[in-house]
Amino acid sequence: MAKTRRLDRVRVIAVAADLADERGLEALTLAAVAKELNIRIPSLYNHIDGLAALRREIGLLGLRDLEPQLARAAAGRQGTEALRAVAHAYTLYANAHPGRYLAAQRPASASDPELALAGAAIVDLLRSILKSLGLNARDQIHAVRGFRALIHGFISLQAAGGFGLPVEVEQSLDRALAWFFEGLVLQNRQRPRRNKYRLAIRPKRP
Amino acid sequence: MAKTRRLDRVRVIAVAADLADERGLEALTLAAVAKELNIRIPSLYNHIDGLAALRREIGLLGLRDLEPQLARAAAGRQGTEALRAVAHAYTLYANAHPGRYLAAQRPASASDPELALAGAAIVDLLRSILKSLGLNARDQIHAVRGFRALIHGFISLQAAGGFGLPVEVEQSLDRALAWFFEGLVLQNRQRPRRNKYRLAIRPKRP
DNA sequence: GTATATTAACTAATACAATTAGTTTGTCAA
DNA sequence: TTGACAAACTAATTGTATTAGTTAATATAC
Repeated sequence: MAKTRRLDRVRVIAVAADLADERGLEALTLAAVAKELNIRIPSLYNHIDGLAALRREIGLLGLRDLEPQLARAAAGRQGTEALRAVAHAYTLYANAHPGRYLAAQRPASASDPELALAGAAIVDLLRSILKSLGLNARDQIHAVRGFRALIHGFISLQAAGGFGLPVEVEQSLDRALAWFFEGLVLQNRQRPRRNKYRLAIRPKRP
Repeated sequence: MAKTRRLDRVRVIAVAADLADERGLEALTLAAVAKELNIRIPSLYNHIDGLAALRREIGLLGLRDLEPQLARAAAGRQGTEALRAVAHAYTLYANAHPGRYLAAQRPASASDPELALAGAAIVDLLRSILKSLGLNARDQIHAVRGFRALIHGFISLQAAGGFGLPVEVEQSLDRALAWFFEGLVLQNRQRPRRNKYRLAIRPKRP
């Protein structure tokens, strides 16, 4: 049972991702992965390029897993209802796969086309929903960023134990999203396709 | 120049925090701190209880530094204007001290009164501002969470390089906050002190 | 002022993680 | 059948945190 070929790159990454989900991304070591696979540490280098690369792969896996789940949640819904369903799927995934999710949030080198592509797929999905709300291109980008930031912020602060008070976090996210959407559709109702609010700290025209 | 007393706990933490800001929290090692202080690694243990404790101290320092800066930004302003100023101070701090800020977001053991207290000071500040908007206690909590999540989400996604498109991130945050506030004040104008929207994925009364 | 206790540095040693180099052994295809 | 390749291995190196035990300088007590 020594030198037979038992592994491939995909399986190594999958096992590592599961470990990251179970024990935390920080606790992910090559030693743990090797032990789980019943091989010696250096053998891992036949499949992956070290620990840093492995973490990147886990993050990439996370992004690629997440997108279709969001798309499925949005299917058959429109506007803010679709966005709420997407938000729900988003937090569901982050709670089910904390290691993969955290790995997906790591600083990526600017020139990483695979990661960029996987991220863009999610952004495109959100933009297409927001377009149906009647937002112009620039506002779509602003809104996508705000939406992602809100969800990610909740997940991140929750993971950090930042919510001490005994009020349901999931409920708070729903309320916050509701307020955000309210502002979105209100502005658009008043002045479609044109920005009314220019609330930069430093005003454009002083 | 051997055994004289040159250090204290505060200075060790401050130097470590500066290193974390400059080179990144991940790159913070006891070796780097010791080198910066011109001592050997084990000597650090006279002042701090290891690397994990040092990171916690840096986070605590971050929280304690942040609160007065937010308070100063809010001073003399009210309502959403105060919140916008606080948000600006928040991102300013996170950009100036990325290491301290990141350390402040680490999962804290549930029973860490110092960290809890430092965090509560910030939450209390935000709640007092939101109270002046006429929100009831429950909505204050929801709004504080949404506000923090939005800001932290932006900072976090920006640090992860998640905003690929060439549109100003600072501007996006301003717009997102504007929409969020719009929803906040709108709801309150319509039905002060009572919730109108109950947008949970699973409705309360089916 | 001297004796004592404490503080804060040190050296030495251990354990563990990641990585690289070089080797061996199955497996597949010509 | 045989030769190239893939994928495991052992061995060794480096860098990390941590603990134990030691020593010198400083502060404090008398």
